[in-house]
Amino acid sequence: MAQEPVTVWTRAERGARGRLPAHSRADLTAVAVELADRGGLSAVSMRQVAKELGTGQASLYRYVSGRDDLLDLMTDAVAGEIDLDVPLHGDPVADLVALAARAKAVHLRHPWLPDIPPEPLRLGPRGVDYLEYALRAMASVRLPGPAKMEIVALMSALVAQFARAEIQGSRATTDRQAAQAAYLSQTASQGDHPHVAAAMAEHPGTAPAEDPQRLFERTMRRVLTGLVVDDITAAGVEDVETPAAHDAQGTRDAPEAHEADPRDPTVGKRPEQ
Amino acid sequence: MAQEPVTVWTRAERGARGRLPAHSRADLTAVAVELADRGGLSAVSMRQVAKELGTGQASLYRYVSGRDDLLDLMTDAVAGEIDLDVPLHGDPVADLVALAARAKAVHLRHPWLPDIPPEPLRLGPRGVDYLEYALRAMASVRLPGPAKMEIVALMSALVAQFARAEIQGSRATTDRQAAQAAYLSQTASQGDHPHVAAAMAEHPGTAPAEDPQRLFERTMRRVLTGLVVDDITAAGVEDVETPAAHDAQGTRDAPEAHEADPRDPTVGKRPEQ
DNA sequence: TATTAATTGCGACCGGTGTTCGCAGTTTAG
DNA sequence: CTAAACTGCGAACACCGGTCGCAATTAATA
Repeated sequence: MAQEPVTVWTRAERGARGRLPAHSRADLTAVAVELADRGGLSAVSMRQVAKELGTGQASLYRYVSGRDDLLDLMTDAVAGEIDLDVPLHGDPVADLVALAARAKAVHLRHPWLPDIPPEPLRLGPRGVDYLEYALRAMASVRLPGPAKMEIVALMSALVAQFARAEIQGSRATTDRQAAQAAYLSQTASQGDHPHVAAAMAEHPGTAPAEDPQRLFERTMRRVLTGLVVDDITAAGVEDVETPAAHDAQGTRDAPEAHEADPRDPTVGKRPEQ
Repeated sequence: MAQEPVTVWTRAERGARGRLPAHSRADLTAVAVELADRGGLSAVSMRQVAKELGTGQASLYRYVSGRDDLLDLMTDAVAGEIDLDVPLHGDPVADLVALAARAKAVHLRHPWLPDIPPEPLRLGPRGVDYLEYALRAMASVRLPGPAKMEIVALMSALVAQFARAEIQGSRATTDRQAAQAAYLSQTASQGDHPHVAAAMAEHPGTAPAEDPQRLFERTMRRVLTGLVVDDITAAGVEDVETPAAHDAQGTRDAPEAHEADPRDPTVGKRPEQ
């Protein structure tokens, strides 16, 4: 009995027979995003949305199969805020970094984004557009499709990570946060964790705080540069030997060789979240 | 008015006066982890834990200030499952990659880990041990402490990402998942997203599936190599091989400083064996 | 030893959540 | 004009996390 579609994206917004709806999915979405922006994701409850919309909560289920659908809609809506009309420069890394920067801006505007339960594959129309753009940026890269997908996923994960750090840095510290930090420093001062103690002591009182934007772009560029290089050209040798344990800086880049076996397992991506 | 500590870690497990407790935090934690392993994080409710423990749900609040505490305990317990007795090899990148691999194993064993609400700084005793180990691995790296912390955080994020992808690949696809994939392929076939279509078409039916472990380690090594190289040396000795299309412009900067964001290094378990 | 204070176990409850059901009212198709 | 399809929604269900107050128990104190 041809059960109806599972995702919002394939389910028709409304039937053609009955009385015309008083609202639309876009309305729900707008209200939900607004609520989330104001009071966090937990403020987005069916009752609240209904109240804000001036309707009964049961009515919402005429537009949406459940709260999950609402989250899908919200996610895709904010994904649509990323400007995809920026022309590509031609350098995959640079283009992706720029894209990531714009994505991060959206994260900063909607801090609840990382709080959305990480369903595998939450991809609406705008999300697909985003994915298309990212893949287009990598058009010149010689990598199997799934590998590119995975790069996009990793990129998104990093964007979320950076956004979180930035938000946390700007927002006032909560009690819990302070308590956690206190516990950490106390533990460090116990003597059993010299490296942690050193790393924390190294932090001068006032934070010189390099421009977050620069830091972000630099890190992003490095990571992406490491990922985007295709395997054929990056052929090298496995590192075998062991350098001295405390050489000045023991980090040498040892590009590892690996058969350029294309295709990889399933790709868990969630480009925009 | 000296209100009692905010985190579980500084709050005493029990008073010294009253009747002796029937259970312990370790009991709660074990039960909670078990429940989560079996039915996901949503299965960990106060009532369920209480029932599983054969006690009233209100009793739990004698051991724990709320559900958040329970999540803290679970996270740290699982972090304690990672083996930190593995001797360091001396090469920061290699050591971190190995650590990440062990962390990923724990993620695979406890798929609910990424579902835990991303509080800033969820770090218990075992988490601190983990952090210490990671910093020790980077002892020879000349980077400011906060930068190293950030590297650890990024590493954890990537581990989570990879673990998620791997889990999704192995686990049976849910209805929602299938529907999502169907929507994606349908959208791609519409013609408006040629790159998405190409990337998907490239994926042959049966997946040769490169060994996930190798893929993980390779990617991890690349990313970490890009991050761990300190700026001083990186300015002079650019990447030996920068083949693909991208200007290998050296990102040189002054010593950087930035607020740290050590996120949870949630990982690792080895119950038996 | 007797007293007192601290602590535990927990039934009952509160306000909140997502979701379902059934029905009255409305619109369109045939 | 009838009938089918659809919308709005009050009421209810089954959960959830968390609090309160009290009896029972234990340990420190006098």
